[in-house]
Amino acid sequence: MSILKQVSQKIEAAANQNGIPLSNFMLLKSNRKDLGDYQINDCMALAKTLHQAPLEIAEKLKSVLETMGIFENINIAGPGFLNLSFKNAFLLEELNKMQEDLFYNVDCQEKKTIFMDYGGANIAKTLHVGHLRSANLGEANKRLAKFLGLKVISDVHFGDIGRQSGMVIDEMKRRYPNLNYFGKDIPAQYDSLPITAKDLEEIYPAASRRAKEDEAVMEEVRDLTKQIEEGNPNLCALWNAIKAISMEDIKGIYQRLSTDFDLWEGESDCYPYLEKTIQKLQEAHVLEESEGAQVIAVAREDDSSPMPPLVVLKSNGGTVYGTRELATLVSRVERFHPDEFWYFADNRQALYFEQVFRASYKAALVPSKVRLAFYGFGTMNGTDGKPFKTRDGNIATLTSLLEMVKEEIGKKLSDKIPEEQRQKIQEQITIATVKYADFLPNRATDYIFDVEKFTDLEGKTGPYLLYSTIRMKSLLKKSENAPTHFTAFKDEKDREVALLILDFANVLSRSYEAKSLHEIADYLYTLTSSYNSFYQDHYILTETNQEYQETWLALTKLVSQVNEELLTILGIEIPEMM
RNA sequence: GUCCCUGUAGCUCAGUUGGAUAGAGCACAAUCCUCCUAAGAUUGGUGUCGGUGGUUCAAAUCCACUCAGGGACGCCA
Repeated sequence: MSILKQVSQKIEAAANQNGIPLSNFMLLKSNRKDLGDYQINDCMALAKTLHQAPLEIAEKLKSVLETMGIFENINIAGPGFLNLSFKNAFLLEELNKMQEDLFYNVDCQEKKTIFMDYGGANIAKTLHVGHLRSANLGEANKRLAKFLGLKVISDVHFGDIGRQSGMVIDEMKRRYPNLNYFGKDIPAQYDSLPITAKDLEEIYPAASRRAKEDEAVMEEVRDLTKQIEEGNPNLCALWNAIKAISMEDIKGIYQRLSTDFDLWEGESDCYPYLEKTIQKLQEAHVLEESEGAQVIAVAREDDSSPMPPLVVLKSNGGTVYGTRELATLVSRVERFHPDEFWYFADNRQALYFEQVFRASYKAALVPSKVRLAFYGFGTMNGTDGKPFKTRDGNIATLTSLLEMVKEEIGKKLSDKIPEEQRQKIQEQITIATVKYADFLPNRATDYIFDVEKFTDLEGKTGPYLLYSTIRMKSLLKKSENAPTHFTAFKDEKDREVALLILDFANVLSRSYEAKSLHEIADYLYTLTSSYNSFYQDHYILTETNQEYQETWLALTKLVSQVNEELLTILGIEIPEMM
């Protein structure tokens, strides 16, 4: 448990014993640093229930705090604010414990198995900038969960079936009608495809445009989609060949982003479970006919908003996204028995997932004790506030964004970096820049995609964190054999860094609760910035006071370790030098 | 039409269970490398917290209404 929480609970217990009914109490960071490290606002709220003056309660609480022996400078201000600071002796002791074991007060989660679904890549479409959030958030939440002791299974859940397959194949047929996939017979050997991943970037949008403009084409697409779904061998072979090309491209990009999955499955992998799923639905008597389709009603009486039924079988008998989602759930439950499912996807899918979750419980596809959770994230918009598009109407690809940032970083790369390392370091800084910029805004709010935000390399950015951390590590290397121990603070600068370090465990728990990495991203900056300010004023290596020097080295070590751990959770690597 | 989200500095965003003087980064100006990496540090200032009303000792935060933008609402994924 974090120091802050431990101390808060002790305060609460002591207060309760003395007739002050604090509950759910948490020490707050002071926003009046001149008055103390922390503040307590609860006296004013208690005034009402206790029918006492807030100042009277504050006085009483103050005397309780005084007996605890770890605070100093306890003072009452204004209508009943209580301010206090930790005694240096207490701070130093805690920091020394942390130096011995960085995680000594980190809260571990109870042993559970989480099945995570994030990524959202679609076959035949390269990743675009909108895929950044799902990859980053999913990967980082996975790492955080593992870090806190949970077992996690992740699946990219490719969109490898459905209308896009019909679209792309229709377009292929128009462009390359002579490929032997389009013949009636099954050839002894299929032709190799004359296209690359690069071509796919353009083929899908072209197909989509054509189908939208021409209803006859759309009809053909529907037909092709159905044929693939029904297992037409030639078309399936073609689709598999296209999948292979696309997968290679997509895997490469995920690798660049340090995003990995335990399972690289697609929607189509649920097919062996489809029949069983439909059967379960029938046995549960949840299917009903509506306008020619088979649907599951999921509305409840207390719904304040419209809750349409989930379509399971189309009027033509075909499956839809939701059908496959249900079958996928059946498959995952059967194979992995997770305690919880976490889905990371765009907020616009919130209603859809609610339908799926309700349908799953209703038909008992998922045991009621298993938790199904949707963690939506904001849409990535352009500077006009609308979903991001490039000038030609297509969404910018993730690769093009990465290359753009990489080029900017190339311009700033130091001459000191040896030739053989430049490529790797440039890439590491690129990923750090893009990832960190993506983590800064809250998970759930929409955000404006602005290239400038990503190509900015100064201030609250990835490069700032990397640079500072590398500088700390370099300093530590130069003082390798010097003792590190928290012995004495010199002034407010080193003390402030120390206070921030104690937030580490707290930040991890809060971030875990919120499933937002913004907390971690923000904390990294606050801590690093506070350290840099201290660093500027204190020459550590030439300091003659032994006590200060060993404290400062210990401080440097701890900050660099905390940064390293947190950056790793965010999926950001620290280069050797920059 | 129904429901959901958003509105905070010129721009991009934070703002924890309501708390004291609403914060960062960018942009702009200035200062600091004979010592640990200047992708750094320091200093400068601007806010009808979309609006109105309400609850409260206390509201950016809670409630009601309202304006603006975005999104979701059965056979797409």
